Amino acid sequence: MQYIYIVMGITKTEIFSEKQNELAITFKALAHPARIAILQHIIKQQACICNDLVQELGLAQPTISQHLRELKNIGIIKGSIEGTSICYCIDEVVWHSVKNELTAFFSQNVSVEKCC
Amino acid sequence: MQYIYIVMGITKTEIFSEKQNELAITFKALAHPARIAILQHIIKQQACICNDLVQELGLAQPTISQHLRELKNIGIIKGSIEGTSICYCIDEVVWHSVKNELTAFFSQNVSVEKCC
DNA sequence: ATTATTAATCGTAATATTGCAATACATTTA
DNA sequence: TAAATGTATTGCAATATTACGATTAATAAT
Repeated sequence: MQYIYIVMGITKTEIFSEKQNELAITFKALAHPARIAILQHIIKQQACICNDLVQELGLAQPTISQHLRELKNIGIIKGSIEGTSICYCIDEVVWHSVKNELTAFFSQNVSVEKCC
Repeated sequence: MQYIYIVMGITKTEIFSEKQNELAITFKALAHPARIAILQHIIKQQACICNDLVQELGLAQPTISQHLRELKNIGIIKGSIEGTSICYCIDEVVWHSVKNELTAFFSQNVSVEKCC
């Protein structure tokens, strides 16, 4: 006998495909203006450290650190120790694979003949 | 004199640009596997009604309805009354503008020379 | 008019996310 | 070794999100 517990507030990932969950996780990592701003700043400067972002964005250091962690989790940025600070930059390989993933999703033909 | 209240748990949208907030909102609307699945099903069938999705995805009707509302909020789907049911389909114009928005973001040059 | 069908809304429970102060940790410099 | 610098972690407060049962609303069929 199998029990299925429904816990409110938590996404039912088990009913979706691997691909669907993966796409959603990618979108979620990008679904905050601070993380968009962080990526844009890293791209503009080619690289930056946490404190740069604290100055630039005006969020507290722990908040920036937390957003950096979420971007690191999907691998789109990587950090390397540089003295006392950590140099963050874009992981080009992951960046392009994310780009391809999203491009593939939006390349689906959505022509509407049946309705609307 | 200006008071700035920091309310925990709420995104500080005012410190980011219009564009950054807009992008984040778009990503957020797509940041759930159910909403990915809904879009894919609508695309595959060209159109569908809420109950189709309830059957297909195995989520409760109010849950599907809630996800449909979030997709409607960014305009990527639209619904038209069809008897007792509502026929949902992709809004091609919005779909392509979202596609272009995301493509533009990922078309930034991310070459890394300085670091990592 | 009553019943059936379909979807939206309301209310609620539980987890997730966002943000920051305080603290801990790790490396460099004096 | 001690102080300085920069970042991560912990803990907590508050809002946001996810999910569903119950109800409401709106149209179609009897």
